[in-house]
Amino acid sequence: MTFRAQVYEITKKIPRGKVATYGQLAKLAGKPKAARAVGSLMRTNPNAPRTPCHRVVARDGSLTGYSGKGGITGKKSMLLNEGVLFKKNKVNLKLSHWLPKKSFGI
DNA sequence: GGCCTGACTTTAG
DNA sequence: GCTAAAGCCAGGC
Repeated sequence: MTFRAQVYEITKKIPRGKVATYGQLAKLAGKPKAARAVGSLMRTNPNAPRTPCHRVVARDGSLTGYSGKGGITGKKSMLLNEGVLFKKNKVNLKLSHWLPKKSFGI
């Protein structure tokens, strides 16, 4: 299992109405400091429809990137549609932050 | 295999 | 609260 596959698998496990951070995914994938790489993987994700990359936000809840349709705006709209709460222009992590399982069978 | 880039994160000013 | 700089990692050329 490559780091990339790990990130995609974990991202697909993010429940509807919740969000995770790049650093969080990196940590779960085994590379606590690979948040930047995670962002790159999302940007070049070969399986966009299968990977809910719109549920991945920055550490403070800011919506960054998103190469999909609608850009940041579309990303925000999808999150709102899934029940993710927002605080101004950022995600309310206090209420919508995903609490991951202990292990993914790595 | 080496260099450049970037959807990150943290610390300092 | 905002801007700048440094550290880290994988992908693409």
